[in-house]
Amino acid sequence: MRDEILAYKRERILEEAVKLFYARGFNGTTLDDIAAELGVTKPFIYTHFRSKVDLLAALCKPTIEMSLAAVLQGSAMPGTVTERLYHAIAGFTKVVLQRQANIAIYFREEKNLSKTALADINELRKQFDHTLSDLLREGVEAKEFDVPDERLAALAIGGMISWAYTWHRPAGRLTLDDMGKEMGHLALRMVGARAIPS
Amino acid sequence: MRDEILAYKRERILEEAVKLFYARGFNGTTLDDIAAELGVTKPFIYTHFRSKVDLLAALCKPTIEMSLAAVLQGSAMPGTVTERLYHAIAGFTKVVLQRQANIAIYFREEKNLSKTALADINELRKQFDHTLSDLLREGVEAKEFDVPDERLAALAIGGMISWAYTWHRPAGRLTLDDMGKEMGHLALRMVGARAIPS
DNA sequence: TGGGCATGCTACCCGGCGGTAGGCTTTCAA
DNA sequence: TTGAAAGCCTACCGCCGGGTAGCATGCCCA
Repeated sequence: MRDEILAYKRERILEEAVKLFYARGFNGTTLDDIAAELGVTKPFIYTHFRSKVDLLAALCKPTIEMSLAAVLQGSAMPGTVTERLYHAIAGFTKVVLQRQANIAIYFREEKNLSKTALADINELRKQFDHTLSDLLREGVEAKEFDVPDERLAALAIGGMISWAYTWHRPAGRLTLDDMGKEMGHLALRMVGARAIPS
Repeated sequence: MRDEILAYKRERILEEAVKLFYARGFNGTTLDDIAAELGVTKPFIYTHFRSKVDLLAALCKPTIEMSLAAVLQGSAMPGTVTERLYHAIAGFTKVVLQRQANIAIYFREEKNLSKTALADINELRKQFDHTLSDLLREGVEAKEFDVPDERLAALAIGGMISWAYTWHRPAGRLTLDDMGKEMGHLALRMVGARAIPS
């Protein structure tokens, strides 16, 4: 009970911080701003986070973990490589769009992270890239894909999806699922795979 | 002569600012840092730029203009739509990689730009998106491309290229031209166009 | 009813940095 | 040789904002 309340308060701070960092930037947002939005005061935040930079890391890292988890889960599914790549991409797309603000903040404010937080996240990203590259290589070996350069293709696909944080509007015409499927199909085309019937 | 010297000094300031903003972030770099790197002092910078924010705009805007120019030039070339898209993408890719630091700074520090500078740049980006979308629509009408959703495909292609600022290493194995060609081919695949022999 | 602990607030500190005022040096024209 | 203007520097201001010390409030348990 005690712990749940604590965790809830922590979550509320994070929520509000995400909103403000997303709208005004990390350096354009003061801790007083966040506190005011929550109807509390600055020292309250310091009972949950050691510093402003700590707060930043706390809102970036889990999102990167979710991204990695999505592609890992997709790539570990049963089915052909084509199907697995499709699901990995669709899943990753959904994470990016669901956590659009967190993703945006991470990419914009990377330079403000502490050395250690940055190192942790870089490790996750490395695993992410390898998972994608490996999937592509596997597809090439299975003769399902046709790409001259797996590393480059993996980066291109990753970029195509990640970039969505810059233009996606939650109130847009497509649902999250639709977006995931569309991106999945575009990715399959890029690697020269046969289309999956949707 | 007078003007050339003035322009040269301005360029030097911009160069150094790009280097430092890229490495440490806009807010992580002080004007004293830039001045020190140039072997001058802070007031010197103020004889060439009205403010730190002004400096930021001066190093972002021309790069966005170059990006737009590249796709406009490609799309206005003689040849089939497929060829024109290919050249537009290759050209854009080369701009992104050549001006990697400026592109990175722009995307990261957008929130620090003045309202007016931001409005100017947004106008350029709108033109950019339209140019790409129009090219895709034209290709569909000419039966050279096969995409269900031109807007989405344009955003996906734009993202795939733009994203390169996050991973490109100038000392990497591929030259600028190679990268442009690779990206051009990937883009053609995404829109279902017949490959261009390289 | 009262003691003590948890919780969050008031009030403050202080360092960093964008921006500026005014002076010194160098250059060039007459 | 001198006047003056251009160019750059020294020295400073003032605010903003991250972070903290110590107090008030209220709740729980005896």
